[in-house]
Amino acid sequence: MGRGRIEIKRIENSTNRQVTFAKRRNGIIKKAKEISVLCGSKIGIVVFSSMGKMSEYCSPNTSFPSLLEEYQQHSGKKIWDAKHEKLQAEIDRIKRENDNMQIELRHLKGEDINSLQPKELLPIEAALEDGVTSVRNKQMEYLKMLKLNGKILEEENKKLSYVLHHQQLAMEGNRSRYHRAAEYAPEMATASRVQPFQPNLQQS
Amino acid sequence: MGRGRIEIKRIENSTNRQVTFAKRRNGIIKKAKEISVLCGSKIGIVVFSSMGKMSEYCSPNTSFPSLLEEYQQHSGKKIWDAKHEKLQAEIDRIKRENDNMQIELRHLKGEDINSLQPKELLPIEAALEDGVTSVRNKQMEYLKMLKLNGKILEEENKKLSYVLHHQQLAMEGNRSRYHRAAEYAPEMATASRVQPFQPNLQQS
DNA sequence: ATCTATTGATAAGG
DNA sequence: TCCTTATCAATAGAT
Repeated sequence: MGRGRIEIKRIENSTNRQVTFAKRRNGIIKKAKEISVLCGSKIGIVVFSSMGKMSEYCSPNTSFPSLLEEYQQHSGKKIWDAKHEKLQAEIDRIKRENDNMQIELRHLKGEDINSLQPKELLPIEAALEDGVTSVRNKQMEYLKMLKLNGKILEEENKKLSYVLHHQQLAMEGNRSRYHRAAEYAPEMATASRVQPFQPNLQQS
Repeated sequence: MGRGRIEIKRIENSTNRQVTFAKRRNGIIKKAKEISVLCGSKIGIVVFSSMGKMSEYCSPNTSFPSLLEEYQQHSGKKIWDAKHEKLQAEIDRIKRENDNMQIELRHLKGEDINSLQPKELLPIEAALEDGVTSVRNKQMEYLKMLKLNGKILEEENKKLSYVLHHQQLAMEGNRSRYHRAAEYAPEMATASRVQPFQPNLQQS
């Protein structure tokens, strides 16, 4: 159909090929529309030109996903199973990992240890002892920090009391000898700058 | 094209519809073959007749799955999302669970506890202590069993030695008084039936 | 893109 | 379901 018949073989002229592709692609999609209307059939088409341009058609009253769902059911072929199985495999792998951790956790918590051999109890005991040691060390660290902090605060307190005391003495004598009070002021400012040690409980 | 033009609307006569479907489906697939050869294009078609019969075509040098893979890449639409997202969601859920367990495990092993508040250390310490207690209890159980087993074996030993001794005495006297030996045999058989206690290390 | 001569597809009938 | 064939539709090549 055209000004002459053509052989059905690859069109080597690139321009011709692209033109023919566009014409025939339109033709096919028109036919697809017609068959879906005339015969009430569902049809889906995907085409890629040799240049990589994609065209698609899907009859109304359906969608590509549902069409492919039906395709799988009818053909028994698996379209997306490659990905599907990959994901399933990952799920299985992670689940196994999960189970192992769960068992380890339970053992560390002293659960389900009846099924263990005496030899298997040893590493668990060791791990627990390590854990207890670490946790207690950490707690001791905090304790030390708190004590240190307390000491610093105590000393700070003493200094403040001392300054306060002198200031009070100064204030009392102030009514007659006004100038002496000012000499104590810088001293107190210095004392105020002494910050109590604050352990960084978030980080260290 | 035909003995008369037809309107593009649903063919109500069922027989006619089926015939037309078959003809046009063949036509479309023929066109698909032609375009794939002429233009080196990849094309995939799925059709369902109104009766539910499926037909498909996929150009050579490709396959439905890879075609759909390309389709997804080009269209950005995701065909397999229903199933895929479900699986992905499960993976995410399990991974999260996994991470939490991993953290818990590491904490119990005394790792990464620097990031914890003193208050958070307490339950960990308690869990560890419980674990140590359980494991030690279990070990004590085994120890008791082993001791008990040792005692039973010891007593068994004594009995056997006793029997053996008497038997030897009997054997020695046997050369002259042959019948006496048989009288000791049942006694030994009884002793052999005493089984040493075997703790079931697998279960209890 | 548009045109049109020509081939191809197919509706109706057997 | 398959063949036939008159008729219309698709399209190759030119513009």
